[in-house]
Amino acid sequence: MLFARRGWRGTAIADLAAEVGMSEAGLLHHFGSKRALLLAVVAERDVQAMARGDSLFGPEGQEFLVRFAEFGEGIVERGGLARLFMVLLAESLDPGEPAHPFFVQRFRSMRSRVAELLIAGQERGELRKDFDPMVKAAEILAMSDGLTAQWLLDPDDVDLVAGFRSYAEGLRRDLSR
Amino acid sequence: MLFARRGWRGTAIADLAAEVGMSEAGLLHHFGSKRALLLAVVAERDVQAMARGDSLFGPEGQEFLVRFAEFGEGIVERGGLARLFMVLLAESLDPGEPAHPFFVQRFRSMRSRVAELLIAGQERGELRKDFDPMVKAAEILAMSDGLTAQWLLDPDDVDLVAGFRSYAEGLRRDLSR
DNA sequence: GGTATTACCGAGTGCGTACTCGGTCAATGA
DNA sequence: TCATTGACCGAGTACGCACTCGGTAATACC
Repeated sequence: MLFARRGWRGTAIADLAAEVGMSEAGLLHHFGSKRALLLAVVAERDVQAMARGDSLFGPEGQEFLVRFAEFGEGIVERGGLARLFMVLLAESLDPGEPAHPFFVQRFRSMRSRVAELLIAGQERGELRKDFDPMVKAAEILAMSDGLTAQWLLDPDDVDLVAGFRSYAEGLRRDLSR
Repeated sequence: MLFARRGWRGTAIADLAAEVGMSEAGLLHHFGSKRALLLAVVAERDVQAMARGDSLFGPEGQEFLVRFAEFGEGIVERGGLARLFMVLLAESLDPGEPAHPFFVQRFRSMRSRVAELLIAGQERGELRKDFDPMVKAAEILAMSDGLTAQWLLDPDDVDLVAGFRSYAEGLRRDLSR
């Protein structure tokens, strides 16, 4: 997908049309505008990403952190998806950008989901109780996205898999009991 | 700076010219091309950012982690700079983009600098020795950038300062001794 | 004081791009 | 079998954009 490489602004409808073997007018017939096309793409890819994420969001507490250590491998396998979201996120930081509300919503819901898993771990007594789950959830997602960004930029010099493992181990040591 | 809001691709030379009170042709007279203008801006802002970073990169080992806990406040104060780098980084992920080499270099050097501080801490016996300083350095920068991204997107729902503090404390607990 | 250099501008120029419009052709349904 | 609908296209159109060109006025240099 060209959006992942050139971003939304950097990609012409004609290029996308060529990629899917259709005319420019044909694409616009279906989506109405370039803006609507962006939102459709983002929504559809989000479904895919969520489906992948569900395997991670199943287990709670300690078990979640164990699974999380292996999450880097999934990103390496499907780097294109991570890149798409990263590029589009940066283009959407400004309120008023078409996809801004989508990304705000997406991060809020992901923070909540991760926080719930941590809370469950706290209630089961697997995790310490003297940390704020929402703050920790933001931290976990931040580390995940930030490391992915470094890896996308410079895959030869960044070991994404090792980074995830190392961070997850540190978290487990720090949050246990 | 408009680059921080609209990105490089999204900003017309005419807009920049208006912002600094000059004509379009006048700007091009000085920089030659839009591409060169981008690189000049990035290089100049990098100097500012490095100057700020030096206060952080002074102390080593444990002391570094203490200072790092307060780094979030600096980002909040100068959010525009963080945003500029984030937007331009995402536009530069692709090799072949004008600023790609700059960002590759920048991250490599920052990882090295942070890693050195950790190594110094290890040698002084303040920090554990059974972790890879480069991997940990990447993690620290990742968390910093990732959390900044979440905060830029949704400042009302993300507490950047608390996030930095919480993460730095966790690191200190985990890496000590 | 004359000449060269420099900072800057107004007015192009040509290209890329989002979107429109009028149309063809095939499938669908009565 | 005929009307309708919808997928799709070719050819525009209007505009935004990076960059050029020829010029002016101030400054620097000798």
